[in-house]
Amino acid sequence: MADNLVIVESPAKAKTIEGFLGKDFQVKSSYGHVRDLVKNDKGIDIGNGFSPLYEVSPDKEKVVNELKSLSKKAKTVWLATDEDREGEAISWHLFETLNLKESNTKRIVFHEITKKAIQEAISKPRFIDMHLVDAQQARRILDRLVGFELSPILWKKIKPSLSAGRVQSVSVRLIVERERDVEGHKSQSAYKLVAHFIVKDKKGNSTLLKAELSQRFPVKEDAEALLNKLANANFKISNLEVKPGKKSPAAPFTTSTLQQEASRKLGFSVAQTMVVAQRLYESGKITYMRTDSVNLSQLALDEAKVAISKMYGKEYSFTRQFKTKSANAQEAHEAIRPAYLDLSTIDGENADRRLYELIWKRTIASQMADAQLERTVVNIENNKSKELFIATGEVIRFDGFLRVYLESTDDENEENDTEKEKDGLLPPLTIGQMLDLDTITGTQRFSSPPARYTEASLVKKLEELGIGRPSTYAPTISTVQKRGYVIKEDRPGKERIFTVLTLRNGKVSTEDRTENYAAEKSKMFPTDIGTVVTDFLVLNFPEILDYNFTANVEREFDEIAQGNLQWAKMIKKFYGPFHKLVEDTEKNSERATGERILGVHPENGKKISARIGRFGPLVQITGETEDEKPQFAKLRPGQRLETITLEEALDLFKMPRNIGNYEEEDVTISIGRFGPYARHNGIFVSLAKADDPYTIEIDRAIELIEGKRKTDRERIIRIFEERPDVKLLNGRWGPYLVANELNYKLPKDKDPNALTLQDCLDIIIAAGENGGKPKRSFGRKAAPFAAKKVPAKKTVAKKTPATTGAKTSVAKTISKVPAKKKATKTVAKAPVKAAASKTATARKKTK
DNA sequence: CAGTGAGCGAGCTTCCGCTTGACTT
Repeated sequence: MADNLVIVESPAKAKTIEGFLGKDFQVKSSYGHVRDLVKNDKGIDIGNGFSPLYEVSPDKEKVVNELKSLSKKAKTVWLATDEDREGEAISWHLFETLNLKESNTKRIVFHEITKKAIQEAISKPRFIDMHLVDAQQARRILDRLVGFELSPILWKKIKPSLSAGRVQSVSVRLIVERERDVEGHKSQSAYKLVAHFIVKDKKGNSTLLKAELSQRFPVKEDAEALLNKLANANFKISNLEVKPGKKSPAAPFTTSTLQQEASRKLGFSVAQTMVVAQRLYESGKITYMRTDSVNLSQLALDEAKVAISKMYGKEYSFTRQFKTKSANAQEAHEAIRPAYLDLSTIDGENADRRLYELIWKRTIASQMADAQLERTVVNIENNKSKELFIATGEVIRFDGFLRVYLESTDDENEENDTEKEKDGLLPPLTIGQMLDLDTITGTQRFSSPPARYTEASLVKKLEELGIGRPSTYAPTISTVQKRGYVIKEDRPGKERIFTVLTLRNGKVSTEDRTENYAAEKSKMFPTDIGTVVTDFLVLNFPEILDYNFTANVEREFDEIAQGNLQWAKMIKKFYGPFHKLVEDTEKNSERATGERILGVHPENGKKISARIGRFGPLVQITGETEDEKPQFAKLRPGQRLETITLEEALDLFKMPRNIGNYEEEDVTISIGRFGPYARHNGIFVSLAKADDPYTIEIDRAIELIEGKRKTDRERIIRIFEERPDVKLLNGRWGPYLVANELNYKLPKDKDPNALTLQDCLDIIIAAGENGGKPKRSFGRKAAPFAAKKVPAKKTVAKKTPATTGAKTSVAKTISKVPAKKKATKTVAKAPVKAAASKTATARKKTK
């Protein structure tokens, strides 16, 4: 039994550290926090100095019990949780929960996992810093008070089960306000002039030189006038400057920058990045992935130097230490870096390899020399106007870190970015040189609205505002989506026409072109409920929704940590006015439905409005008398309460349209989840893309109904009398086989009309474990779940005679069992296959 | 898949930050 028990937060860390310390040390993990405020209640005795009521989290009881018994036996207990506010609190909660004694408990800290750092920490123990713990308690209590007092107000005033909190509510606000900025943006256009010159060298080879006018022309005629003026102009290089420049590498990864780069370069979601990083961490390939520090250990710096010198040469190595930019960084860990810097790639899954390589490149690049550049600026004057065309070029003299890695940027201005071409090499030029003009183009360019947030750019913004922590960025993003406040999606672009003026051979021509713009991919959009909740909170609780609220309370937490402020005092000062506001709002504020009066019905003058209903956003026609029932219609996808117009609302009421009679039954047109459809006698027929649901007439609808009848008739190739559950059908992709609600492919070389029942059964058996595809993807749990529920014995008992009759009876008793299961068991070869499939599923689970 | 929709109302929902699991016969 070891004399010393060391407790850290993460099991992977425990394993590493145990290797550094001798046999006298046993290292265990607390798996994060072990206690929290009680659930289902505020867990705070507000009348009694806000005294918190803690309980061991249910999933931590096992850990706590183990640590309790180990700590009793140990001579010394070393609390080695992270060196930040939360870490200090974890140590204190451990001290309390495990009933530790001051006499043999020591608190140690280190922020890099190296042998030296840990031995140093052991030699300099201290005790728990209660001021820091109090700062954490204040943080925890404040968050609980805010969350558990605001949320119930939303249940009463908007909708049950909603939530609000210091972090999530501000995150949603950012997205709501950005959306309004985008919608309020008035796009303006201006003409951008670019001249193309032909430069010939001594050998007669010609190159194209592109030069741009810095001035833009909002008015087309002005641009045209200038082009006409320049039609017969001479062009001369009036000035040429060459300036050295340099680029420096970005700092090593923190959680937030890793999430951003993985999103931009690899297309990972924030959550996906963290899952992969966790795997890399647990397998010892990278350092800890939840960090706000850009710091690298001395060991890492040394290793980087060696690795870079070896791979690229000494001149590429340049050791540097970065400083954090975020104000409230706690820097309990190192930056995210490879565990071994000489390892540029790893084995493993694709995602793991790509993320690892990204981390490796970023870390290595951060320790490499600046890139040395040469920038050239060429001024080109003409004899017809004062306007200067400017050409720029950039040459890399020494690539330095660029050899490995270049940080990418968010597309803040997509329109402009597509225009921006990389400055490259310029042909040899001299001052005074005359240039031959090829063309000048004047292209109409539009200003773009601010960019909508991606998951990653939202994380970046939150970090800038000091809101949230590395461990919460990913969960926050998933929370706001889970609550239905925000939706991540793609939006198709729109087309617009732009004009290009071209001056060529002394003549100006005009041409209209079309371009796609405003297409969005994986962007964060606010939902109607998110918008209504945000407006409600901003109106009633402006302080909490203020972007500086967290920064303000953080300052006070710092004061508490310094010992200059008592935590209960701080909480009391906050809670008094806050709670009063909560009570006032509960009493006085109206239900928030986001209602907008859109206008009156043009025919009957009834009020038309849009609001949030029990099942989401709707438009409503309110009757003039109390008795008259209002009419409702759901908003269609893409429509928003905030932007829907009276015309659009009226259109929604046009559905369902009764367009006439066919075979003595009504034909109605409506729009469902999968688009417009016609309904006749209980049968649904989708409209074709070209059909407009608002204008389609009865003749066309009958055509569609008859068309569907025909394909339905032709759908059935054959049903076997002895096995009505086995059918040959015609589908969208040709003939296929259905058995027991599962679909099977048919062999291409056979005529489906000639297949016998036995042929079909053989196909099912041959398809084996992965052959049958369920008819509908949303019936997902039916097949595998039911299969497991079936007692194996039952199937075995019934299988004996391999006759079709027996099979049918089995099918009846356990109708949901995939046919393949039965099949594999009835055939002689079955056991092999069944065994193989079992191990396959087993393997999946251990993963 | 293809509608519903305030009204009387039980009992439920909810926060942020620290860390990984995962028991089917």
